[in-house]
Amino acid sequence: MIPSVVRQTIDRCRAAGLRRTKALEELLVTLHESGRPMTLAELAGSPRLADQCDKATVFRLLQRLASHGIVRRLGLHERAAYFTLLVPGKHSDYLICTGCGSIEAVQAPCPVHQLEEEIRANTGYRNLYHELEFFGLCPQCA
Amino acid sequence: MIPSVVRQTIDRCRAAGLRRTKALEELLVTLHESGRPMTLAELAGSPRLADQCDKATVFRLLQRLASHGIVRRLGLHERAAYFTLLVPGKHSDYLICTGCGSIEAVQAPCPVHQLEEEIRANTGYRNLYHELEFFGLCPQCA
DNA sequence: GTAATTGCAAATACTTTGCCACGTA
DNA sequence: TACGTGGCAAAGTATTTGCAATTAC
Repeated sequence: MIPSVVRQTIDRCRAAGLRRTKALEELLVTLHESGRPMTLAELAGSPRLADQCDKATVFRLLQRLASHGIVRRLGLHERAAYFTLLVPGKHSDYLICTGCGSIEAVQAPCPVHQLEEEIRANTGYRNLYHELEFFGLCPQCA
Repeated sequence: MIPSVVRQTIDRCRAAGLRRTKALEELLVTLHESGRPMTLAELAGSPRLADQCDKATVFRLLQRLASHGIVRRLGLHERAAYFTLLVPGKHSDYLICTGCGSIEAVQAPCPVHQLEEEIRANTGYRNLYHELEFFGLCPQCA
């Protein structure tokens, strides 16, 4: 049974001209289920995808999805890039432990939208979005 | 003539037990002069450092400086890591063009401190800091 | 049938380390 | 003198691409 968020995301993929492949479905379900940004290696190695397809396929899929605004590539701090599902109307900031590397979404509302509007108005940048991350040592690591 | 910010930074390095080498000075001056985050490759290839020392040296220097809180390693979005000078009492957010990759510091005051305090209080994370980046297509690229 | 997608393997890019020589304190 | 630093070269990790085979539409 495919969750409705994923079903809607698949619709967006189809609308963008992408083909509905098994790999696409499993990738979207995996990202959705994890609820947090994941690396290429994590995704390609996850149960749903490990036997399903090659890492290069996951890489190219992520690339395509990112170019259509369906996933977003995040910087974070590791050497590897992280990818997260973009759901219209939702935004997340992250709290990352500098010790163990754990990543969790910040629950509080994001305080940056006002400034983002100002930047949009003052600089003429288009397609503006932001990334906000908090780094620190979590209680377990401290 | 070494700028006073750099001189103070060198003092902090000495206090942290680092030796005052030519490479250290040139690295700090370069970072200070550029006024924006730079990659290892940019630093190692810059006029002040190119003939001065090996890329591995710059790498280890940055590593040491980061571990003492004198520079900070930033995620941003490129494959390469970026490094920026940390000056006590100063904080920068960045505006990055997704087309040409240009990076500039945002002038407006950072709207995140309040939320950072809440997170500090509510989660028990230690040594908290944040990174805020805006991404968009600059007027030239659009 | 046709163009998008995939697998496998090879090529890149950037980072990180080993080891011994060197320079600062 | 002693230990932090530096150079050079090699290894490591993550990403990216070429090309022929496959699959969705």
